[in-house]
Amino acid sequence: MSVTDRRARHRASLRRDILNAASKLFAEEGYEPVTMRRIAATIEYSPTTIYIYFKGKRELVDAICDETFSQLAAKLERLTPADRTPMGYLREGLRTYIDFGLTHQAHYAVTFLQPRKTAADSRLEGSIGARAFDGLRQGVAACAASADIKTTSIDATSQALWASIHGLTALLITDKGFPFVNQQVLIDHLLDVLIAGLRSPSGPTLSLPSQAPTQPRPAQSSRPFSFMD
Amino acid sequence: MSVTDRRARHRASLRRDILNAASKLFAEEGYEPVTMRRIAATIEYSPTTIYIYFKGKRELVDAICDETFSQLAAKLERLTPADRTPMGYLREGLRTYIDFGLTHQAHYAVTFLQPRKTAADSRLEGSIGARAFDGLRQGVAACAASADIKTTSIDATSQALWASIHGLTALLITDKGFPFVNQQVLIDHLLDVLIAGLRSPSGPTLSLPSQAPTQPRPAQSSRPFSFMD
Amino acid sequence: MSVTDRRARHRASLRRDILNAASKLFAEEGYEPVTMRRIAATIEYSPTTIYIYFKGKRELVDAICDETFSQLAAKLERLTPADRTPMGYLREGLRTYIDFGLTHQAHYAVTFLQPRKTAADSRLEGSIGARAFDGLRQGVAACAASADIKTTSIDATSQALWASIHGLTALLITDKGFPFVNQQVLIDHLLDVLIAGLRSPSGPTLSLPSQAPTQPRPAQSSRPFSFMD
Amino acid sequence: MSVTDRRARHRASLRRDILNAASKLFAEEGYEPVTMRRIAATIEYSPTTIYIYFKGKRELVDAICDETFSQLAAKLERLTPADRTPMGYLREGLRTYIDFGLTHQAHYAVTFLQPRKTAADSRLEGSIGARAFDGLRQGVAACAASADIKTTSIDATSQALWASIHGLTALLITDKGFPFVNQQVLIDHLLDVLIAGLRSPSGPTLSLPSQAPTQPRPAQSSRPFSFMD
DNA sequence: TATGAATGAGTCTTCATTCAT
DNA sequence: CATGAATGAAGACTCATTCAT
Repeated sequence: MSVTDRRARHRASLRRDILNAASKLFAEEGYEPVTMRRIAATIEYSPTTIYIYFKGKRELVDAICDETFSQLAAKLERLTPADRTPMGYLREGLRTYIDFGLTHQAHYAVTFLQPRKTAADSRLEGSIGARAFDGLRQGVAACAASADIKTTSIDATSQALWASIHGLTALLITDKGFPFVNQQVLIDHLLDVLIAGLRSPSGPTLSLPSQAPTQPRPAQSSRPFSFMD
Repeated sequence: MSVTDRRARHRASLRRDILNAASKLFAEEGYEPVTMRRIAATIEYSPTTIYIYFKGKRELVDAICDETFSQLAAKLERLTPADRTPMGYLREGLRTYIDFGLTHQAHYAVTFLQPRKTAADSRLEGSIGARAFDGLRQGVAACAASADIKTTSIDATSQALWASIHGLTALLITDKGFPFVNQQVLIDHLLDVLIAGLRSPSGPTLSLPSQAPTQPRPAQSSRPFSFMD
Repeated sequence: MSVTDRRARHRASLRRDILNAASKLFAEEGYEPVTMRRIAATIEYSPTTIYIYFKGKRELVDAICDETFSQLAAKLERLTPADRTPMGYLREGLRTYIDFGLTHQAHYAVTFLQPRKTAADSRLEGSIGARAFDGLRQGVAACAASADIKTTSIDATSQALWASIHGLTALLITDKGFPFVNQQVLIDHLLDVLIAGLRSPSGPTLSLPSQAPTQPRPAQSSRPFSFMD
Repeated sequence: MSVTDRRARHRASLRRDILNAASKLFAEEGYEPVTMRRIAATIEYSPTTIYIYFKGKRELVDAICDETFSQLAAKLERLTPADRTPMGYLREGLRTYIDFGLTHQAHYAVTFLQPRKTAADSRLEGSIGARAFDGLRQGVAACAASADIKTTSIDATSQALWASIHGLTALLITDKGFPFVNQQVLIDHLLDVLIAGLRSPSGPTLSLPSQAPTQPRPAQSSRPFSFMD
């Protein structure tokens, strides 16, 4: 059916246009400042039209995030590091994650910096980030399998790694204004430390739960001494 | 001066209430979504009252950040680790930072998770975090001086460490729905990896900028976007 | 295009309603005291609706002024006095001006009784009133040309006339409680005095600036105050 | 009683301070823009204090207007024109009125430019301006008595004069931005025209009420006139 | 499908005012 | 007498959204 066809194509195309326009605006200004009106104006349609394709602003953002995730996933799957060892892959994966976050700051911020109270609050399976995290976990597992890494808990290690690279990404997005050293140097340095730490023969000694306080440790100050001396 | 006294106490207490209510809301929902009205409703006062204590929404956030910083700084100054070596102090400092964030999640979120466009955006020297970061830097320097750490850039190392612990703190606050391993275990594990990485005889090799990848990396955009417009 | 048609008509009609309601309120209470809310309530629409038709409060007033001017100008252009001499036209013009003001009190008040800080404050050439004033000036010029009036300054004379008729119009609108003599009698009387004064063989002697009193007179302050901030 | 005395003096003095501060602010900025807070700040008292001396903002303005009026009245009473004839007094009185208005623009505007629906709305006897108008009427009457002026209605003439000088005052206050000729020249010119008109041997012919329509004259167009023409 | 029209809810903020002290 | 604290009401304006067409 040609007519149906043309319609479908137009539909898809307009949807695309909305997504693109919104994506650009969100990326440039963040979530709150962007209004449906302005998105509509950008594509020269009425605000109402957007509601034909998306339920609301939230859904629009969600769609963009989903797309962004797919891209991240795709990128991670297409990794071809110079050093084609498990460790080479792992390192390149971590790097790619950070780069991706820095390239899509708004999307990264919307997705990972906005507080999500519960798993259900997220539109991603398990939790926000669960999907992206999976690849990392596999990378770590591969390294462990090849004995490049010694760890008693692949999960703990993966999570620690994720936390680190997320922290750097977040800080670089969040804290413009801080006098960071050269960005690429900083990224490499962090990766160096992490990789070295994982490789370390002495290795990170995974403290067993029973050996570590479960509660946040109280400050044990007996006499004043300063970390900040 | 019983009357004056009572008044002052009341004033302080109400200010406290506002600050707490605001912190909580900001942490849960971010800057924009929280309204003065709702803050007022939370403490069961009229919106106008808030303006007696704070000039406006912006000042309210600023006050929260200031407070957070003072407390964090104070805690870090009172460190008395069991292992009173530079490394002992460093590790304890990192840990304290994370604990602090987890104990004061709302304050931490407001202070460290909200994007800050520029240094000028913050009333703190350098940038938000500059103050807290100073202590960390000194700790790293001490370790380097005692040869516990080999690094060609104290700044890069300090920033990488900060990124890591911030990342973990942020994730634990932000991503409540994610199936993290036991929290203390995870913290310890991250610290283990980091410390091991720093200690590593092969050491983290600081890549020089000239050695940095030639791929087009995301530019350090000066004004990308923000949730706090 | 019945639908489009109906819509256009509705649009125009609603715009009209807003304009009328606003005029009335502004005339009765001045600029500041009138709120968009109350204008909206008057026409039984939501405040938001007004913003579909007018950019804001300011633009609403401007539109009223524009309209008032067009109507006044049109009326003045269609003059056909019984006495078709220059003086006949002049007198009829003055009268028409006053009648117009009394017939459209709300519009007149908004347009001519609200302080306008500067020329720039108005979108009309020169200043608010410049346009309407032009016709008067031409009438005076014609009388001077036909020697009906002796004046050394057509501008001064025109402005003096305008001031007089404006004064009467304003007072009759503004000071409803004052025990004026019969309105038409008063108007005629004023016009009689003015016309007689202009005709007077002794004539109004235009004092030269240098002859002006040496007493400290109020300076022509450039930015004194305004009700329309 | 010394104590009572001192108190009274203080009371009077503070009242004075408030009045002065408010007067200055109103004169500089008009009614609406001035807030009780700022008045209070100016005299370095709390806003609450003002309410001890004045019931509210309105009463404060009223008090200032009353005072202003007294001053105008006083000024008019102290007239000593060079030409000590009735006409000399009349002219000087008109002039003084205008000058006064221009010197106290805000007060004049508050008092005479704000629409007052009814006599009761005004805090002055009869109506706003009634008091000031009395002097003018007496001046006209004196001129008529001395045969300097021929008029069949002292009231009509007085009101016409008042309208004229009010018009000029109002316009000069209201229409900053209009390219008026030199202010003093304009004032003198208007007075010249008025005086000449009153003196004119042909005189202003007072139309009798019966000869003039009592109702505001209808628009003379035979076909329905509309706002939308 | 697309939109013009309309709105309810809400934004931050400011004001005049009151009341207990 | 003077005020610190508090508030109700309202200000202009904007937004996401809906509904009938």
